[in-house]
Amino acid sequence: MASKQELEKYLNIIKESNFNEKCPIKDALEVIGGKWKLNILGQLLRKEVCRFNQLKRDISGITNTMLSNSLRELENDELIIRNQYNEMPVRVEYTLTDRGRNLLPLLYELTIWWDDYKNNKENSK
Amino acid sequence: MASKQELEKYLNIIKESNFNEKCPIKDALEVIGGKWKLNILGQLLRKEVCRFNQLKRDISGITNTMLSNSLRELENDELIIRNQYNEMPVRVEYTLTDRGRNLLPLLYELTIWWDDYKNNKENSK
DNA sequence: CTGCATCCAAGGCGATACTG
DNA sequence: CAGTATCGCCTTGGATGCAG
Repeated sequence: MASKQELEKYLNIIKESNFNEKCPIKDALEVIGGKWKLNILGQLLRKEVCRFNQLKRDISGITNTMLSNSLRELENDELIIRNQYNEMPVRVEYTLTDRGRNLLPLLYELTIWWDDYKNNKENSK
Repeated sequence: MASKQELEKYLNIIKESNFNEKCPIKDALEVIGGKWKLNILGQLLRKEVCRFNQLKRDISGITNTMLSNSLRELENDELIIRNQYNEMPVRVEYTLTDRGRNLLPLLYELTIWWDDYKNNKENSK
């Protein structure tokens, strides 16, 4: 839990942020939004490197279309890197960028935040 | 920036999380997702307490319908509290719960993560 | 003042078939 | 193997009018 002083600092920063128009938080959420992107990032966090069909097998329910679209968007946002090897047949490997890996602490804190709440709810029953 | 050891710890937790089915991260993102919820939370972070029409005025472009829906969902998720005073006319005030306020450090870090990236991009030009 | 009911549009998402 | 093309649904969000 953050100290009161830290919270104060955060608050000032947030206050300066404009939630109405383009704000960094919304931009950031947009990048990891969508139905499948967290799944993809999760797989790449675990395996370091992964191929197209590997991802498709591991992410239950995803279609070619969505996997393809999501990967392209993640690449454009520089969360992942696409490496193509022109062998026969073609081999393509996806890995996380530093930016992608830096999401890790954030995802961790989101988990904590969520679990804290659920635990409190359980206890108060 | 987190230490290597911390990252290791985070990674293990994330690895255990199942991204395919219901995972805490997705649940958490769902709660602050939607087009207007961050705007609302931002206003409440700034003003501590806010009435319906005040929010409507401050959040440019939001309609009654969306404000109403978003507020109800945020209340169900226990991020905000709805206080109704049966005066004439009715007065309703919204405030953040502790859970809502605890989002602050998270939002802060999202901002940092996003800005880091943008700055690096600028510098490399 | 604080909403809800209704209807409507746009876009995210998905199924299927096809290609280099 | 690693995708693209096409088409259609369904959810999310928005406009408007009404109500307690």
